[in-house]
Amino acid sequence: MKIKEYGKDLEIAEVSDFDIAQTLECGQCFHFNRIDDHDYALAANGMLLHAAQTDTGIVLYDTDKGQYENIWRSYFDMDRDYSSIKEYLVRYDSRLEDAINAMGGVRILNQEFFETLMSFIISQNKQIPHIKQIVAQISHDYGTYLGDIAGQEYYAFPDCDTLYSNAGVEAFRACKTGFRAPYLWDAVCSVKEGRINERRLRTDGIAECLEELMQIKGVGTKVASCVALFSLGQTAAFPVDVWIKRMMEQMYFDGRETPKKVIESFAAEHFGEYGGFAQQYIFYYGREMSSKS
DNA sequence: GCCCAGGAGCAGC
DNA sequence: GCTGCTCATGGG
Repeated sequence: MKIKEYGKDLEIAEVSDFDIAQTLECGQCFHFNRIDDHDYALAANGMLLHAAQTDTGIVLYDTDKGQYENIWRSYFDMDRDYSSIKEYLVRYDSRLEDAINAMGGVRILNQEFFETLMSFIISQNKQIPHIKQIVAQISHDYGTYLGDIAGQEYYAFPDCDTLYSNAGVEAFRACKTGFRAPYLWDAVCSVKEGRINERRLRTDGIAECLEELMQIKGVGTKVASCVALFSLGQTAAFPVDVWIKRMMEQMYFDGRETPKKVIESFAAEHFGEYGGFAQQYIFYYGREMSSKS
């Protein structure tokens, strides 16, 4: 991997195991838009990024080396060796081979904790396009303007203090969050009042981390696991949703209907610290297979 | 109209 | 501890 600067743009060249489309479209992130094939705009860390995949690597437009080092290097998880993770997983369990071959360009993003928490509370019982719409709405109403790309305006997701001061249950309802509105407000208050502490969640073991997150109303095992995996560096987290449940039943339970709890404990035992990576390959593979059939 | 969506809380066993 | 119903909203 090499970092090259071209005028105002920057390229991550000779990069492996990184597909920008797969990484953004795999359901871990809801604050981006596809502009064209392999061409995306995303809002994260209070910044707007226009990124595209080329023949030689990933181009980050209007970005300098300092911004890359401070923000995007960590955001895109560039310091992790995905080749060795994939090799390990395939060697450990050959049933993962198809999923990893098809979805090998997925990286687990290191997203901001608060936005990720709110986004996955919104996600319950909703489809991805609508989750994105609500995240954009809350950002538009309460976040700061970041700029526009391809005629689309972008706003940063508001921080916890801003929402604590300016929003409330009715405000969240106005953003079409429905029965999740009181859950979102409880999350805001829990973070603001210090009952939920990001630093502690990061150093916790996975079990304690999930347990603490589930103190928030509207946060169950699935949402807590997503927050842990996508924003707290907890790579053992293995979120089990309807898709993963179906895939796991096919791959490991002879196609039989199996309770979520059984799948969760099987995954913890079987994949251990690599659970999160295995989960993402399986999840996205399952969804893509289904959408093409 | 019907069903389902990257679920979770709650009541009733 | 498990099962079933309900929650608000949008899309197929």
